[in-house]
Amino acid sequence: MSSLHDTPRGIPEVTVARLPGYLRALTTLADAGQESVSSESLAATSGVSPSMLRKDLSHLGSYGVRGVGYETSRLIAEISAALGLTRDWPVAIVGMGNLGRALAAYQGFAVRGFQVIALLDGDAEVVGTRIAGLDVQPMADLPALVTRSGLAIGVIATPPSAAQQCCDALVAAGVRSILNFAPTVLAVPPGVIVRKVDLATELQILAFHSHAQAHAAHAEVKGA
Amino acid sequence: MSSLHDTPRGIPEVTVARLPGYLRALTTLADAGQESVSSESLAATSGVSPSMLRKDLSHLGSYGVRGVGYETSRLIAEISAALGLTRDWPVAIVGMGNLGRALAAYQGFAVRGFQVIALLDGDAEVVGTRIAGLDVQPMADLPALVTRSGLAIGVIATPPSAAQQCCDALVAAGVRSILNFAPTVLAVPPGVIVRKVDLATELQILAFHSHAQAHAAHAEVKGA
DNA sequence: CACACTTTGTGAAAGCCTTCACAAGCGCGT
DNA sequence: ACGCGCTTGTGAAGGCTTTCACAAAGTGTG
Ligand SMILES: NC(=O)c1ccc[n+]([C@@H]2O[C@H](COP(=O)([O-])OP(=O)(O)OC[C@H]3O[C@@H](n4cnc5c(N)ncnc54)[C@H](O)[C@@H]3O)[C@@H](O)[C@H]2O)c1
Ligand SMILES: NC(=O)c1ccc[n+]([C@@H]2O[C@H](COP(=O)([O-])OP(=O)(O)OC[C@H]3O[C@@H](n4cnc5c(N)ncnc54)[C@H](O)[C@@H]3O)[C@@H](O)[C@H]2O)c1
Repeated sequence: MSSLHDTPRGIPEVTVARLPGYLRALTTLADAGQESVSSESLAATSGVSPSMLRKDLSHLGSYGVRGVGYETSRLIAEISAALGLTRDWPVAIVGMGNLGRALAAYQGFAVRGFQVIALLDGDAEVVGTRIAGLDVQPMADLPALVTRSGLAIGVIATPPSAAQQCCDALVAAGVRSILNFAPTVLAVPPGVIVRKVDLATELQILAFHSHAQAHAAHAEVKGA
Repeated sequence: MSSLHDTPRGIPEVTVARLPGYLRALTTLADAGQESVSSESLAATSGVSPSMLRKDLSHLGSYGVRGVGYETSRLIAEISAALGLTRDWPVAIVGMGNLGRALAAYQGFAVRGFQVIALLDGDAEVVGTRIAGLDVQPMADLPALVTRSGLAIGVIATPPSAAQQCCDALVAAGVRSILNFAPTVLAVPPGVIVRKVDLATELQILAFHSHAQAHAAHAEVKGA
């Protein structure tokens, strides 16, 4: 039943990656007062196919009613529970440059239970400055943040050259989940999860498609 | 030979998504003076398996030498060509808030041939201000940017409520590639490519793993 | 030149993920 | 109470992606 690509509770990784999207769509619907939703309309709102949505939800359990659909609030609760969003997650941001400051100022974190509890930087000039209501702390404070505040998630927004070092510090302190904005492949011990957000990669993928399209258009003109 | 998941030139989508990673690893190696690299070491640097790397590269052609490896500079050239990075790509950023400004100030764009040629905003207060050496323009300037500057890629950094509207404006102006930072599913006509960067989704995926790990640890303690 | 050694390129196999198709289940109207 | 229409949940099928395993093709050495 469970395989290499399955997570501890038997939910496939790809499904986990789509659950946040369903959650967002459901929240929008619930806010609009909609109490029930069919797989067809929720799928359309989430940008996936109805069968994929149903298969994904079937991994969580049977929370729909045949002939009717899903109760919005119930599904929100179930997905939140599956993702572990019934508690708050303390987050620390490492690297208070352009990006780190924008992330620290961003209000969208809090809504889903992610609390930025600390901002860290390696530059003595930056440490001690106040950003978005928090004092920037030195890297040496990391272990205390984990033990005292239950810090669980670290966001790396340093230059690529410092990313591995910061990652090592996070891991040594006990952080097991890392979101990496630096364009580097991070080496971590088993049990630590790293997710990467890479702007340059995204742009290069878009470039490929623009490039391919330009070619296709050109070929068509020539061919016609 | 080519299938639904294949791109116009027969390169699978998943391969395209990994090519930028190989390119970055190769550039690092080339800068360090390494003239040749084996699939094993390039794979390790890129964080993939050697067989996956070789299969990916085989879609571009046979540029390796058996018994030796790949010539670094040659492979950089071939991947760049495949991705369409042999020319410059004009980029416009829409929405000059916290995130938009961080993106505009970011120097990492230029290195791979992405040129931020325009910053746009819908707020009359913001239009005309100077950010990162560019004057913020009104949305109405979009069509001219496409026809006069060849604008090909649009980055959306507006609040989610404005994202679809900005997307429509980009598409109407002729932009075919969009990078969306707003947490919204964008509806676009066929032929337009949208890629999404969603911080909240990434954090929720990390939360799932932290959550699962906490559970597993707890169960282990109880079981022992 | 032959041989040993290395590493690529690639069919074939295995494993995942998505889509299909439909039985099962529920509500509602009569 | 019963049948009709609708939508879920899910085996089975199909398609992609990854991994395996090895022949092919270089290099270098004696
Ligand atoms: N700014 C953007 O829009 C953007 C976009 C995409 C990706 N990125 C990536 O995000 C990262 C940060 O970008 P940025 O523009 O904010 O860079 P930045 O140079 O403005 O800021 C980097 C910060 O990291 C700190 N730092 C450096 N070494 C450190 C260490 N060893 N330990 C702790 N802190 C350290 C520096 O003091 C500085 O405050 C980079 O890797 C960049 O490639 C940035
Ligand atoms: N700031 C972050 O670190 C961060 C992180 C992740 C995601 N995001 C997402 O990125 C987006 C932008 O975030 P932000 O913090 O920069 O928001 P912001 O409110 O600071 O800025 C939004 C900007 O968009 C402009 N705008 C609004 N409506 C517009 C319209 N119709 N046309 C053109 N411009 C318009 C506004 O004038 C403003 O300048 C949001 O969707 C947010 O969810 C931001």
